[in-house]
Amino acid sequence: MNSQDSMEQYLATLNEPQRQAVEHVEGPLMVIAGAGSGKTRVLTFRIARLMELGVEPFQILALTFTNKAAGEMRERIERIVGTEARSLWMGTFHSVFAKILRIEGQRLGYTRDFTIYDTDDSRSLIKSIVRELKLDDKLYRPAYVHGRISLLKNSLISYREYLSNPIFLAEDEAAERPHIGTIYKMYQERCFKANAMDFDDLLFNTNVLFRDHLDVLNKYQHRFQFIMVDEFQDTNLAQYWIIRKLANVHRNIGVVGDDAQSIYAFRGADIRNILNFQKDYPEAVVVRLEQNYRSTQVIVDAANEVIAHNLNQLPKKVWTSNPKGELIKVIEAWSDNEEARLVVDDLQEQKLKKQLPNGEIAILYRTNAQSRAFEEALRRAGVKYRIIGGISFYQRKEIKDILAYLRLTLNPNDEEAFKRIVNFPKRGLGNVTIDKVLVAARTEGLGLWGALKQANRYLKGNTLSAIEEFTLMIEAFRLMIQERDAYEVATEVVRRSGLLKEYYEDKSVEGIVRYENIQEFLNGVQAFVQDPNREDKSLSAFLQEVALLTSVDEAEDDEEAVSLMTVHGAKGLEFRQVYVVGMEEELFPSYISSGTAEELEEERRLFYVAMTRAKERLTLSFAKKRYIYGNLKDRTPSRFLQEIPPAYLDWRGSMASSRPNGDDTKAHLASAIRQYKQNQMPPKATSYRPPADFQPSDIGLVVEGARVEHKKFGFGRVLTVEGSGDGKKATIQFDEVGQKTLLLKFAKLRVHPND
DNA sequence: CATCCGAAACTTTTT
DNA sequence: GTTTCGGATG
Repeated sequence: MNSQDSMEQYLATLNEPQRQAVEHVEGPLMVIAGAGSGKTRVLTFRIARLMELGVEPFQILALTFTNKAAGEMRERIERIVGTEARSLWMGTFHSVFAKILRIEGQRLGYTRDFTIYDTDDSRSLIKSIVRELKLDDKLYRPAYVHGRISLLKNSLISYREYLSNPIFLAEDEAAERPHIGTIYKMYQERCFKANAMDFDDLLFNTNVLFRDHLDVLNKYQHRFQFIMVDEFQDTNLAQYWIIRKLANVHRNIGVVGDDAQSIYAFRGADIRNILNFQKDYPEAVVVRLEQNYRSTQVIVDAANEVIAHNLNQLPKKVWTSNPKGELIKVIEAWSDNEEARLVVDDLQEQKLKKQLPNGEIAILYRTNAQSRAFEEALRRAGVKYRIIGGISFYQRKEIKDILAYLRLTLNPNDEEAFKRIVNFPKRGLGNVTIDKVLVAARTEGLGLWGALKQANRYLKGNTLSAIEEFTLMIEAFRLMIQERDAYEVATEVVRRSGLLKEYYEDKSVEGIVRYENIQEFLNGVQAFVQDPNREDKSLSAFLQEVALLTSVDEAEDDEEAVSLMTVHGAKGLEFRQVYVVGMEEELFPSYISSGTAEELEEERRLFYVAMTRAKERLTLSFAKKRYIYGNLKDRTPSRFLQEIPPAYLDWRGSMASSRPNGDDTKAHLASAIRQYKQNQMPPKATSYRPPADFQPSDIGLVVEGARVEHKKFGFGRVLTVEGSGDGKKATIQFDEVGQKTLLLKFAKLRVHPND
């Protein structure tokens, strides 16, 4: 069977509008694709078909929402057209344009090895700037300031434009935060000096690159004959401008999106891009995919009813010819913990009844913080689960430490990486020294690396030698990156930096987990290096990939595990059974987003996305009481529940509500528990009282095995003594307060030589 | 210079 | 309930 045949066969499986979209070749195309209408198939087949028509894979650019989605699409295309598909330009906006900036960034003054700052790096930098400017850190909270700067960049407003625009300045003045512009400017300058871009810079700088370097723009305009954008409703201005510029020569731009599923306005996504598209490309062919192949009739109809409450939307009628299916079950729980238990009960019942694999079940929530109760309930029930999003592997402290070493090795001007690791493991370099280095880097125009190499100009004594030793170590690492691959470098860095030792020696549960995580990290690097499909095995390539992983990318496929994630994380996924939990006012819709009509509509679209993830069975749950910041609060069911006609719901009065005087029982229980805990509390002070004539003995007398008396901790026995001079310390097992390690320089100990 | 501890603040959603 | 921050203490 040749591929022509198979293409014909594939086309035969499509409905009319799908086929129209797939067969569209030249000119702009917009596909409005309702939930579950097979848009991924359309994208896949269209790309495959273009390749069969003779378009070279490297002339096709496809932008997806996650790298995983890109990978899966690539595989599917490969199955149709063969290994050629590997040369397609596919990935998220951020990863594709980071790749281009690596190649072309010199034009903007960055080196090939620029660092990508993550959110933590950005916030930490903003925090330093706010502190340096001596501004109120309550008013200029890093998260807030970063959010502002991020939105500005995604709207393509530079700090220069910002500072020269009286409207912005007046706005800040009114908000009593007149220094946003100054911070923005300093932030940008500091990132640049550190040879670093944040997530938003990847888009912003691509725009600058294409605006100021027409030869570069020209090169890519001609290279990309066909451009496709998935999840178009969630693109922001910076992203739209990039593709619009790139498409300007061939005008073969195809976008696929659904205004009803736009859920990223908070990070600058703008539904108006859909409207602008029709203005910018009046000749665009518009195709509507309205038949839903994913969900039962009940689910499709109920979701339609909900989304109909939004005034602001494009006309569209999603329908399905699937069977009616089960009603949407509503679980009403007494408390957040009971909610988790009832959901897990239902889940197990269904699993049994339908022989469902765990992988076909998802629990979706509005905020990551809600996952805890469900994790616990699942663990207790012995159901395997996986969490997508939340604190990712690469955000763990120990992993960020290694990454910081690797980042600094590659880019020795990376200030945030430097701050993180210069004194970890401990090298006797405190904030005072670090500030001296950073000030030298800035005021003397040396840059961070220059300041480190000339530390003798402003440091002396122990601190100087510690910094010199550190600098030498980084230099040694730098020598390795030329010829060794990422795995070899990483192994060496972990060993020689002292990180491995640090965690190896930590025998606490946490320390052991961290040690294992480091091993797992190294395994990950090895897998990266050994991947036969990967050409670039350098440290640089590895760090870039890690920096731009999405939360979905990270999750391992596991058919055996129930998936837990936020509704945002579930975008684009589907499951046979879906539980949407926490259906309460102030939670879903979020209290932060119920202020304006626009925000509320976005929450509703979010709920629409959640509902339409389900293929066969949808369950909604809420709790009547929930712990908020540690105290129990009354909850009201979400207004969204009322927006579903009762005919679609299986909402029986719950057992919980008929429980008599539940309030009181609970309150009594809580107070009983409090009482119990108080009684369990060990007495804070020891029974030991120091004698009036307490006189500390000479340090030299403190030796292993000695019996000692401490002014506060009482009597104890010395287990070990280590270090010398001021750093001499002893580990002592005290009779009453347990084991402690004390610096002898400070600890006042009386030694009892006779005991 | 580092560690420990209590108080305060805090949470949408993500590349 | 959890994380972050600052101050006291060795």
